[in-house]
Amino acid sequence: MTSRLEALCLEKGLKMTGQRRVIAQVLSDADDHPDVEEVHRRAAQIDSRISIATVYRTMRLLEDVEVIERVDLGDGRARYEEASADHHHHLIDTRSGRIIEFASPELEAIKEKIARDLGYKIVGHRLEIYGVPLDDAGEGQ
Amino acid sequence: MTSRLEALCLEKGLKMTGQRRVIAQVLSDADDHPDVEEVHRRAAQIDSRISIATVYRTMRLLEDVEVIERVDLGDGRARYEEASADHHHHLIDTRSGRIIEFASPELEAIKEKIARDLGYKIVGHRLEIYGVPLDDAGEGQ
DNA sequence: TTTGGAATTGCGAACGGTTTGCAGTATGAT
DNA sequence: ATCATACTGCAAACCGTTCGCAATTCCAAA
Ligand SMILES: [Mn+2]
Ligand SMILES: [Mn+2]
Ligand SMILES: [Zn+2]
Ligand SMILES: [Zn+2]
Repeated sequence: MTSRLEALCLEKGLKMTGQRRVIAQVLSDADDHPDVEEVHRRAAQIDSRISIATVYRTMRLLEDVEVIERVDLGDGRARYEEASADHHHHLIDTRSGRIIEFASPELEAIKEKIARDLGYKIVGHRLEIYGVPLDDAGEGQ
Repeated sequence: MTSRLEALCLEKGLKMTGQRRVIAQVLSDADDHPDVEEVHRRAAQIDSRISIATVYRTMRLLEDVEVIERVDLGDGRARYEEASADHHHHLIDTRSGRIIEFASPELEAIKEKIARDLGYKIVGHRLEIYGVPLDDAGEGQ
């Protein structure tokens, strides 16, 4: 069975190797934002002969052809998610590490207006919110 | 003459050494967003006996006591600016590298609402816009 | 099918920004 | 002035990521 991402890779004309198939599989199955080491860990469970260097190279390749997107969540490493049609941002729960996705047309509109007013055309942007649950916001330290 | 930042450091009760005084001077004079190496370069012009390790340590210290703020502009290194009363974000001109500061109460309000609706209290956030000048947005490649 | 050349892989070494252990030095409270 | 403590410079270690190289794999053409 060829995974969703493997199909995408074929469309893009990428040479499909065993390790790329495994990585495509892992990324198709993921519903979170794994870093390279986590992708490698999951890939190694399917085929242990896969090296971290290949994962690094493949992630970069997939990013270049826009099959996946790099996400910077502020910890030192690069995280990834499947490139999706729906643009969104992330709220990071600093207590639990949970990542909540959100989209906001109003926010995007304001961002556009800010750039336009400054005489700029947007070519990219980044936004993350870090927060703690309202419920236990007063508790602990 | 004790620099603005040196005074702040004294208020915070920091032990003031020669190298800290120089770094405080450099940061007081800066009106941009220098990285550690740039701070070191400027500091070395005042006193060449200052080591990069000390600059790293001092930047971290000043950040901890909230005399300066770390800015992540997407290039690999940490950049810094004086901690100021007025919160703002950055628009990075990807053609020239120029950094334009802006603030937007509307944007902050929307951000607050998003977090609240998700059941979160904001403890931090990050936003940068990358853009190119409208004028020459169509030119070149 | 077999083949051949180009692309990909695994390994380990190198990278760039940052931190750290240590022995020596400076600071500022007494 | 003294002295404990905090700070410094240096070099080595760190961490995520990239890269050079020789060996392997892919796949298009024969
Ligand atoms: Mn996401
Ligand atoms: Mn700024
Ligand atoms: Zn957006
Ligand atoms: Zn803000």
